[in-house]
Amino acid sequence: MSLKKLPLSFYQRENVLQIAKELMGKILVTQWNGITTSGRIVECEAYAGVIDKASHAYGGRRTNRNEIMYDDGGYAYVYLCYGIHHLFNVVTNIRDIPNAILLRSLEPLKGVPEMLLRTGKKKADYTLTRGPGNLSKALGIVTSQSGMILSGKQLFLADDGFTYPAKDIAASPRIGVDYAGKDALLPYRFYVKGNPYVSGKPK
DNA sequence: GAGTAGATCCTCT
DNA sequence: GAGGATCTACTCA
Repeated sequence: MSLKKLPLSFYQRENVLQIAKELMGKILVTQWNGITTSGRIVECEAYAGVIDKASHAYGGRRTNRNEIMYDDGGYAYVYLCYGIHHLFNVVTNIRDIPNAILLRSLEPLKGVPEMLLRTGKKKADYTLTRGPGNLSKALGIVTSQSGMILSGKQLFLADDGFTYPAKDIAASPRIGVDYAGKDALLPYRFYVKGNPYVSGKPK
């Protein structure tokens, strides 16, 4: 199967929910120091910028940390949460519209032994790339990679022609954003039904 | 098996 | 100086 990098025009569209849905089944690839790791996206969450309380850019908040969200779509936004976990986001939409998509879970494809090394796990189980913290760790993503363009050699999203049937894609409220009030209830999380790598409780 | 607390540090107020 | 887009382990049942 052949991998095709997603064009920047894929990210630079208005409807972040639509993009999030289309990301399902796509492949995230990192290549650091000649080592390739990749995985298929099976879970992600959309953050709808200034109108979304759960977003870092809610109400037009603009700081050094989230500056990249205000740039063109197609950049990586990585930040540290709880002092421990690196969270990987894809910036979408056009300049000055700070939308982003948090990748929550992958199904590992390439470089599993490398992921085991990075995460300190002995064997590949479902926790390897389940949840945003683990995902970033397994792929070697850290905050210094925030702001990287997603069409480069080291970090990009790709399409190998595989798609999940629409009936296998489900939407639900997002996870871990209870502080966001009623915005926490928005069905902005998308995942592949029945996939063991999806985080949270199975329904 | 379910529920809860602790880890741990950067960023913004 | 407080709190967070999380994960894990440990308690208790």
